[in-house]
Amino acid sequence: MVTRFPPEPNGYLHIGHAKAAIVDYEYAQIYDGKFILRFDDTNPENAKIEFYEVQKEDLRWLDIEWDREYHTSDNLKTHYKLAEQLINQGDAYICKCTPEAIKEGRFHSKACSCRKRSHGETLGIWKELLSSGESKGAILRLRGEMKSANTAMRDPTLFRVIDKEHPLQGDKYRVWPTYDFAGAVEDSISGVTHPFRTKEYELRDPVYFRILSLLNLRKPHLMEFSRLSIKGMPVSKRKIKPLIEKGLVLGYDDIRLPTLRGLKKRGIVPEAIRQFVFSQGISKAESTVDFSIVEAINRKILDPKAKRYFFVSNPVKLSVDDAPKRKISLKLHPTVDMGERMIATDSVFFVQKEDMQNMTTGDIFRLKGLYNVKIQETGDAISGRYEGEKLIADTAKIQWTTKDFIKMKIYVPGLIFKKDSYNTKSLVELHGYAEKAVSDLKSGEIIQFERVGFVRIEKQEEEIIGFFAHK
RNA sequence: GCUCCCGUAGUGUAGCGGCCAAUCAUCACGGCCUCUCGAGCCGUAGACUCGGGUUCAAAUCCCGACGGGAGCACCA
Repeated sequence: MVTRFPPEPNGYLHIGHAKAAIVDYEYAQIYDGKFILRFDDTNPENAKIEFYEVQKEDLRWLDIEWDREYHTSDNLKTHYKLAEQLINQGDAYICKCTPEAIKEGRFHSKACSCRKRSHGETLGIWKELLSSGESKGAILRLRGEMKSANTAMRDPTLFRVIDKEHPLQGDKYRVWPTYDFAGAVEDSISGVTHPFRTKEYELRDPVYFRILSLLNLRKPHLMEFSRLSIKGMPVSKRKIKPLIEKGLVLGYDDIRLPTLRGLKKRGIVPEAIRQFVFSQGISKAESTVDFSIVEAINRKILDPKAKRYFFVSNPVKLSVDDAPKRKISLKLHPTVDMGERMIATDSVFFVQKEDMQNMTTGDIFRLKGLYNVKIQETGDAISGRYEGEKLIADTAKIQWTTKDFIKMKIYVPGLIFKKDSYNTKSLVELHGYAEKAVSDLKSGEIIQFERVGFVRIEKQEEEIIGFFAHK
């Protein structure tokens, strides 16, 4: 078994690409086959040099390895040869009609006069095209079936002229194969046995096989699956690009976006994406998944690995009378041995405003891991009294910091789209104090702030910021 | 408009003629456990779009309706 992942190097990879890549890769693994990474860079207007590397980085992040890597644009000579074969067989012809006329003809199943062009004449124009002569607007069309009920079969375009410098090939070529031609040919000659593609290509299957038949090339076993869509998370560049241009999102790695970079930044681990893709399977039923499924998977992976720390949002000052000075060590994980951190306490603490709101004088709560405190005074500055060490059942255990805190903010992502329009409240900033030990973390580490959630820590210059993954 | 694909709990998903009074996950709710509102454990609730047909037997096969999606580019 040989599979392949054929991205166009025109942008960052997103969860939809991940589904395809993971399915392709895993199938090859399961059947002990080969997996090919092929850049379908047959349109110099789209392909950008930086994305070849970017996409490979994204794949590596997903722990995907490939046995072979190549660019379709490296094989143009072969494509030309095969095109010539089609021309000589009378299976392709040069069409010089306008795009509008072609569209019109397709719609009404009417062939244009170009279809009558002889092989000889077509071959002549074809050569002229290749050698950068005139013949602008000419395309090479498959002699398909203009009467076919399937519009994709009504003489689809095989090659067209694009006079633009290619990021890899420079100005070496100006005649480029379309997806229909390049995809079929490459799958076949590269030895791919099981190419997967998304459902929207289904109507092009007959084109795919027709091309290979005429060329007498081996036919792979095409398979289709539905596109992956996540509620409130658009995948299309059409929708994301305007947001970036308007400055509504920071970039393609915005934590609200389902790009691999966005997911990574927010603390979704590759293994979670892999498991998520598996849980979806490769059926053709279209569905819109809720992101909570990804979160649940990610949480299960992270829970035994993430260190625990305290973070206090909306901090209010708490002074404790008779507070014993302590040097305590708190475990970094409740059940897994990950070491501990030391905290020195005196009589001043910061606690979460929300935790204090429902407290009244006389209530007892526990500074988690430390001791109990009885409220004496509520308000803007809260005071309490030391109330012993002993755990009291059913008292609230709240997280806290000393005055030796780190000020930080956490970005909390929400659904970027609500009912198809930009959700202005999709990114919330949580300001607060984290305990000192957080400064020892490596940038990129994913931790759990107790009672807050899993957060990926990033160090930017002097600042420490957090990106909220999920509860 | 034409063509194709799809249709199982709120959301996904397994099942693809009998073992299905339908799997698993997620979500919601309840309980247990826990010095986190996390994790874990236990439980509750919740689905085969509809109508015909084939068959001893249909979620599974066939037909039709309805609903959803996709394609009808010199983009992939």
